[in-house]
Amino acid sequence: MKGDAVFKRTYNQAVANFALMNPGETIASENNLKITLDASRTTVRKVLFEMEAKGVISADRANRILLRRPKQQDVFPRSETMSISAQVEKKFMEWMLRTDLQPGHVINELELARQFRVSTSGIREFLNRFSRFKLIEKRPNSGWCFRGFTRDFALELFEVRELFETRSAISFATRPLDSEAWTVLKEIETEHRKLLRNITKQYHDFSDLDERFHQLINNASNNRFIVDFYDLISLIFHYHYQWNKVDERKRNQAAIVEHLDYIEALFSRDPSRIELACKSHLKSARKTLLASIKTQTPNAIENLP
Amino acid sequence: MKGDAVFKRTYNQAVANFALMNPGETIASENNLKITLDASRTTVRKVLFEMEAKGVISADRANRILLRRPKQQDVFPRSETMSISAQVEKKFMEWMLRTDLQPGHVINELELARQFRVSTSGIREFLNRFSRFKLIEKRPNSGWCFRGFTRDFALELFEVRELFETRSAISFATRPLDSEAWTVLKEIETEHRKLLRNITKQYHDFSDLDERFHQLINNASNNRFIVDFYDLISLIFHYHYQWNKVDERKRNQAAIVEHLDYIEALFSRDPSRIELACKSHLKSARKTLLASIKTQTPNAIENLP
DNA sequence: TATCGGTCTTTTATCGACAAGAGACAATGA
DNA sequence: TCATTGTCTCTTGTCGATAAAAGACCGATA
Repeated sequence: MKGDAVFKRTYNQAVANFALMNPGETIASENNLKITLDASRTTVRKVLFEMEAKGVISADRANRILLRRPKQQDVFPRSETMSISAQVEKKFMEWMLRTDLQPGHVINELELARQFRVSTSGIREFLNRFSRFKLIEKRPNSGWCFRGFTRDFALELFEVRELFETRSAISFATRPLDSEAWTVLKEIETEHRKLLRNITKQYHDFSDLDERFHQLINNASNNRFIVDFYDLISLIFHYHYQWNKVDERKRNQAAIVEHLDYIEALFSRDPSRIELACKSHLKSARKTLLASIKTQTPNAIENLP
Repeated sequence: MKGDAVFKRTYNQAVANFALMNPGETIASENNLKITLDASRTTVRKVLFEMEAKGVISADRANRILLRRPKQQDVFPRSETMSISAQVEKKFMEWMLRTDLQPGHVINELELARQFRVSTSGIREFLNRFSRFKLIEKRPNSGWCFRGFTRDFALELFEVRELFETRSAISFATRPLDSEAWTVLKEIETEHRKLLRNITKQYHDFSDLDERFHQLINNASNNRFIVDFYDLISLIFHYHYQWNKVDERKRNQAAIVEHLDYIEALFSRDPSRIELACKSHLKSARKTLLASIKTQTPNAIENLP
């Protein structure tokens, strides 16, 4: 009744690792595998027993040997390596976008549970966790209400984002010159330049780079609330980029140029210049996001029973 | 298996309402009671049937009449009117303070469930919700880790608080002069002056007033993230005030004086003056909070396995 | 025709069960 | 003595069941 996603994930990882070894080589000890596979020894053993049964490794447990390279084909499918809660998260986000959920929509736990083929508890737990993003709201003893990815939401999000990121960016610049962060920033700058050169072909790669760049800056705040807030931004952008592909190349190109200016400002370590670059970039990011939000009936929530 | 806290709470409310009526008076219709008692009709009916059985109201349902005033003694005890999740919240907070939980402590769901006499699901759900305050952290497939109410926590909390509240305060001042907020602020100012005159006796009442004042300001931001963050501050102060009573009178008196200055600044509608008053008050609030945090081993969390 | 109470269906809150997984301790061997 | 595997216990993740609560529908009636 618990799901064996951990086992399957670990098994797949072990297959990948053993596939790089040669038959005859000795397998690392359980305690060492525990570290490389990042699981408990209980799980590691389960994996090893399974491999033993399949004749991949020898049965002499005191001195395990790789008998043959495991076949890549008998790994578990990716979907089975996700815990139920991770699956629910994925399914919910997809469902939300696919059904184009309107603000005010009441979310029914039971219905979702049936649709996603999980128990209601799984849904409840997810919704509880998800509510921290303020996109849904609980009505006690009744269901959850979708507040909507509205214009207001985007504005409130960016208001906080701007407050947090200007603060983080300025604090980034106060780091000692030998801090590792500067090296990482330099790397990110290089990647930006490279991407800009190949923009016509690789513009899809930007969203990943974008996230790494902003996360680097926000982490500089050393503030758990600021860092945590970036989770929400990541989420929004992740799914937003999936559903709005209009002008993507152009938008990304413009953003890269802004980032380069922003990075230069950071290297200058001049607070007022940093603030300027940061604000100007966020302003245009906000504009982009707002443009992609459909016009929705205002106050949809207030009109509900 | 659901607990009947809603019924009991509604019943108590009905008893309180009926106690103000005279025998012979007509009882409002179910649909009207539903509104005054703030529950579903199903629950209202259950309450009415119970009252009917106890002979408090007549059995003629088409035209219910109060037969006698319900006795105040047979209401349900307060504890039974709390939902399980509310009980867990209360018990958890008390437990946390009572046991003086150290940073790095691993929280065991099962143990808490046994201690609080609820199922593990109840605990899980609470911890999940509570984790938004960043005082606990989940280790997947293992327990929860208490991060501790440390000096760092307080500093990070106040960093965000200051960002948010200065923003809110300045936006408060831009409200139109006929906005209701100004009236409420005036009332709060009056209460401050009153409290200051009776400070020796009523200094306990400050924490309530404090919360209302800051909440008023934060609500002016019209930003769900900012408003939401104040929940955390309320929580911290609520429990902090319960455990640190040293110099309470003196601290509160000083805070009132600062508040009055802050309020005056708001009425002046001068942004720079507001910012100054706000920052200066928050600075001393932070100082107070920090002073009350015991010196704890730094980086206690990092030292864990 | 709008409101009332009666009845029935659907949904939520909470529990207990149990397999998977984590971790502690014991036994063994180099 | 230390690391290794074997064994056992305790905890977590997930499910399904069930009572309480919400709410829809209906006929009556004023």
